[in-house]
Amino acid sequence: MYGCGMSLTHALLGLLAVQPRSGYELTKAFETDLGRYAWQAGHTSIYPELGKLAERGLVEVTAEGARGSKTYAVTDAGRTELRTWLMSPPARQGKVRNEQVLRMFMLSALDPADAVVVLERIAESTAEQADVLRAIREQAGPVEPGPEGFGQLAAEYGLRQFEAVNTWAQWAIEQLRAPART
Amino acid sequence: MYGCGMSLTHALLGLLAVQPRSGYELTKAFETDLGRYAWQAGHTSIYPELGKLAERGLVEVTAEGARGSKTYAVTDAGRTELRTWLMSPPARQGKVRNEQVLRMFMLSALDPADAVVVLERIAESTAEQADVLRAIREQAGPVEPGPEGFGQLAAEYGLRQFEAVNTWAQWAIEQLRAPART
DNA sequence: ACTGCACCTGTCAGAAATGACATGTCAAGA
DNA sequence: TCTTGACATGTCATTTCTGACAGGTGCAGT
Repeated sequence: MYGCGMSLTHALLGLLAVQPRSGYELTKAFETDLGRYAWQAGHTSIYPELGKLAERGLVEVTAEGARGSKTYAVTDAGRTELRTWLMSPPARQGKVRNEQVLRMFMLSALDPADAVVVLERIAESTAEQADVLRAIREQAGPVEPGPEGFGQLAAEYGLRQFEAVNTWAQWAIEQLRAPART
Repeated sequence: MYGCGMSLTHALLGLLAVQPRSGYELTKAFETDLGRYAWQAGHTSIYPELGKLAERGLVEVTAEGARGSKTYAVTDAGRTELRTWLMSPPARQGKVRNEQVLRMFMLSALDPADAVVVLERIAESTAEQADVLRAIREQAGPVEPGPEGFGQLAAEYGLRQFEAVNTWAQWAIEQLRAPART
């Protein structure tokens, strides 16, 4: 029986399903949007996992390039496994771990004045990050079919996320500043 | 030198700062909102961590109740540590791991028809969850000062999160259904 | 009296993740 | 030529997390 921490497995399968890549390129992918919003992993997890995936026949090395690089591609079995995972019932709640969100939940341990300071910082930071994503969206234009279009879906997801947190933080600041009830 | 996985430490400190609790009650807290959106942990992590926290003098046992239960409270040192963490610079990006979001990012590995099915399921599920939180908000009334008010902040955060994902999913479905460009 | 169940605390082996370390290549610029 | 730095892959010890196991308590219903 295989372990249950299947998420890295499927993240790798998903990235390779879009396009064959080397371990190094996969590592880079985890350092951008994917690692930022969805799932983080370092090369020390990725290389061994690629090995296991290859053993299980879910991926294979399709090319060996310069500097010892190996390009992996997903096999039919891998594609099936990935589709099964994605299409399968929402199941029990997935694993969630987000330090930023944890900080927001822990705000209740501060007195309101301190909490407002933290919320202001959150509002400022999310506004900036939303601006960055909006700029990217303008450059990219309308959503295209194909892999790039899907990348835009993820970017839009991030943007809406930042906007939501931003307006929430502003709302929360107002609540904390409101005079106590009569 | 202490380890670096300090998030559970601070989650515990934060919960105890609001109100002294037993390990069992802390475990329950991780099974609701906190564990759902911010940080999950089981009792097998919590009990040993409470022991370490007590050793470091950040929490202490203030009462022992029925059935061997021990009520922990945060000490002054613990409160200082928590405040330092919350007020400290955003630092490098925190740890992020969210299986649901990973699924959304991996949508690009499906063909558009399958992706739409998954997105529809996401839209439906987030709409339901948002409804639940909206109902809770109606019952609770306006935000009160004090710990309960902070709980409402967290609930509002969850609600806005679900709403954002819901509208994003609907938008994404439209994008995928739109006829290819001329 | 008994039975079930929520309450309450823990340990431990195995799996997974992290950080430090180790190694080597290729290209561009000084 | 030499040096810097991105490219590229890997190991390993330590730490952390999870799931399975384990044991005891108080109460309510039958």
